[in-house]
Amino acid sequence: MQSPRRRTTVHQRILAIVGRIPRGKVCSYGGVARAARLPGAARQVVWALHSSRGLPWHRVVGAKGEIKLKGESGLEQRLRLEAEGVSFLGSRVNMERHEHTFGRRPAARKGARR
DNA sequence: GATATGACGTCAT
DNA sequence: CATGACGCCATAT
Repeated sequence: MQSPRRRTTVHQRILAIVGRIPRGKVCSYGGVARAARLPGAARQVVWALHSSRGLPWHRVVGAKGEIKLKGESGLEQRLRLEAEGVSFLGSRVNMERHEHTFGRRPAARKGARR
């Protein structure tokens, strides 16, 4: 290893984080990335999910609660979330209600009123 | 080391 | 609000 600092791969860290998303909650790719201490590395979350399994991958959505998967996979994700009690606003997850922030402050959104 | 890939994020128009 | 362009970062080849 050229960088002994990285005792664990980013994958493993991301996977561990995704695995901590509580049932009935969701998190954005960027949110997971931040929780993994890799701000801006939302794409690595995607990468990690690709090579992972057995994780609540369906709890990871776009920053606005939008399901980014296309085709039947996206449909399945939505069904799984609804089965967990996640509410939707149109075609998006109600982030105000279900976004998991890992203890961090959720991004203040306009219109966000308790 | 360079190039390609990936279920993104954010800003500008 | 929809679309396009660019940025972002780690992994695969």
